[in-house]
Amino acid sequence: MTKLKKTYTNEDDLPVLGVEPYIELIQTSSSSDTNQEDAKLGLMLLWLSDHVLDVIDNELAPFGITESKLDLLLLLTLHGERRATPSALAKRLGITRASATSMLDWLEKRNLVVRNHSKEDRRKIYVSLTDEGRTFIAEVLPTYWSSCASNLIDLEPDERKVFEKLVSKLLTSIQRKLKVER
Amino acid sequence: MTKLKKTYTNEDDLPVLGVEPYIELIQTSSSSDTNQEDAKLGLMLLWLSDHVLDVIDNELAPFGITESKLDLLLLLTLHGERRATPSALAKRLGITRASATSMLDWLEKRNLVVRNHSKEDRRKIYVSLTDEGRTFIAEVLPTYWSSCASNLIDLEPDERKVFEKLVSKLLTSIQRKLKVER
DNA sequence: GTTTGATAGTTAGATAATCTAATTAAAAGG
DNA sequence: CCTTTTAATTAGATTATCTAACTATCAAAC
Repeated sequence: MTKLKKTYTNEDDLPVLGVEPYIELIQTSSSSDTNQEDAKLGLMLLWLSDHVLDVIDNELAPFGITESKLDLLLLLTLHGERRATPSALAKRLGITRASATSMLDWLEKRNLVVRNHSKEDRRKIYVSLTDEGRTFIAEVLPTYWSSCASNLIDLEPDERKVFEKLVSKLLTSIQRKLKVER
Repeated sequence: MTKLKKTYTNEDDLPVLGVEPYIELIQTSSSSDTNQEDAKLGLMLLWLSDHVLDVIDNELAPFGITESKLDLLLLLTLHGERRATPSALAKRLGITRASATSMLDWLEKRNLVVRNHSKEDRRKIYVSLTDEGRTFIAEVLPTYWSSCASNLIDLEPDERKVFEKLVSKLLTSIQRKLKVER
């Protein structure tokens, strides 16, 4: 009797649950000083956040670069004139200097950036984009921006306006909490 | 003359730029069929998403578990009765079976889950939570929910209402795009 | 009933992004 | 000069992924 079903669905598959069972779980397992509505909304925001990063990852993959490395390249682009040291980049990216070193190794191996010793202070290194790096960024950015924009296509004009206000507010408050700045 | 300054700020530090220079960059580097307002909003959403995941990571760290492993445990919790195979878990989590194997190895080593061979089909394995696993989840969840909720504390009641509608809409559309379900 | 193909799980081996702790070199400050 | 601090790197680890290959089992076809 279950044979027909088997052609459509794998009986071992876990069914899609949606958000409802999570709401029930919140009711039984959240602390009394947690607002349950907020927990639910926060969970949905967490899911959305996961997906937003997945979308970017997927779209950048064909270029052979990841979001974190592109972030570093963007930082160098925007600070054009100013000379950037690995330490300063690490600080601004919120990672350790050791992590910055390995990202820079990767980027330098592909000729996207170069390291130059400072002449005033020989402990320091200044990182800059190569012409190849600039060309690469110019190739990637249109996809990057369209990928960012693509997540919002279903919103109506007035919804976008409201959403921007809310995202901006949340961004400020979460950055304050995490003590990071962009 | 620059000595005083040095005690306050490191002259090598890259200044905080905020969103403005990114907007200028969008203007010069986005494709003509990209809505520039959307690109900007999408970028802010990307930043917010990064931070949302950081907040959760930070709060889960003291428990020695990561969000992806907790996701797996939550799936087992919510599907309580139903027997979950590694394949089914992998499919629902959007990872490969190989990745599921290593997560399960980790969880089993810490006695949070057990693997049992199916008797009907000896290729299959059923994964279930141990009592220890259930206890662990009960300990983690209050923090997990409060951490989710904490991202929204600065919103006003009416803002939350609007935000929920928007997040829900975006979640639906991004899940359709990524062909994932929760 | 034996072969052949699909399925379930694992293993092997790789990459990426991160960390901490130790190391090296140089500068700065007494 | 000696000591401390700073900058960058290295060494070594963990986590989360992946693909490809392998093993065992089941199922279906002939």
